[in-house]
Amino acid sequence: MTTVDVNCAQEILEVVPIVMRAIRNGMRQGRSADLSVPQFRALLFIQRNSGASLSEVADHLGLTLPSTSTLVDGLVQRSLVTRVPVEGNRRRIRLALTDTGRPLLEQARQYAQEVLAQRLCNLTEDEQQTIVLSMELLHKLFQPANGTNGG
Amino acid sequence: MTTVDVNCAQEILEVVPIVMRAIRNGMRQGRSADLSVPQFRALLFIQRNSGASLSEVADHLGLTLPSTSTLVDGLVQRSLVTRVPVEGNRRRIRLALTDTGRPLLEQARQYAQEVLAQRLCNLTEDEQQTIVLSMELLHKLFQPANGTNGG
DNA sequence: TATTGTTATACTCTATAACTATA
DNA sequence: TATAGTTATAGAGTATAACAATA
Repeated sequence: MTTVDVNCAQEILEVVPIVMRAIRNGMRQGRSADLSVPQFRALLFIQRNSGASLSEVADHLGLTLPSTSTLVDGLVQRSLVTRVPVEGNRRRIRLALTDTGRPLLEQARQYAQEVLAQRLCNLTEDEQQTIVLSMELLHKLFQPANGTNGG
Repeated sequence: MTTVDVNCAQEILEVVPIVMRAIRNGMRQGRSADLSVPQFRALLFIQRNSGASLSEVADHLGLTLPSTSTLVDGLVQRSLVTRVPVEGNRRRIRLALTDTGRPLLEQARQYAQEVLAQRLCNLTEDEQQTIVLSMELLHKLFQPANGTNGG
């Protein structure tokens, strides 16, 4: 653990919450979509992994099963997601986006991207590349099921 | 708004919540300190700006006044912060860390930094420098009172 | 009246513990 | 008994609306 680590850690601790808040605020104001960040991430995962189980979603989000169950329940009640038991193994469920959920997610994602891109366009391409590279590094380091994570 | 912006925005949208969760989990397990991220950030701001008003804290956190009031109230009840009306302008309050709050904050910060640094030590110095630079860029772009923020 | 802060209310996030149902 | 998921309960985060107090 060098002084570089510590400096880098300090920066992350300072900046990541600020960016996170901007994302959250943008998402809440995403006209008509109005998703929380965990809801958004859950929908995104279900879109990419149609038929996913609750446990898989929980793993991806880094949340406990009960938390995820409640979260998904909200999405089901808003008719954005279907939750059906698997034939042959009725303990498992299969999650999928509805025809309401799909376009709503797409809209939320576009809006969130715009909000971020509006800030990012003040940077040069090189600077943006630096950020992209950083995000890739951080992704590898922090993605769930990579190191200590499961609550 | 170029394709670079959008790509960069996508990366941020994907990765920042993951890093945020790692920070949150680390902080919750920060033995004895047990602070939420907003609590931590509030304490940090009050430490650096002793005597700050509630509005100043709210601005810094990017929260509404009621949210901040509730947040600070929790810190006061835990005896981490003092909240005294200003002589001569009794609408304003002055916030400061207590002798309990100061060391607790220091401990929480050290712990959080260690948790992050443990991951970061898997990177080269160059990679860490890339992250530091990115964080500085993002800080400028997203810090409150810099663009659309006030919830 | 405008400003600073608090209280009331309501929802989401998130956890642990206890439970149900299925394998 | 072990596994997948739900329900019960609880505290924090957060907002808007309504309020209180002071300038």
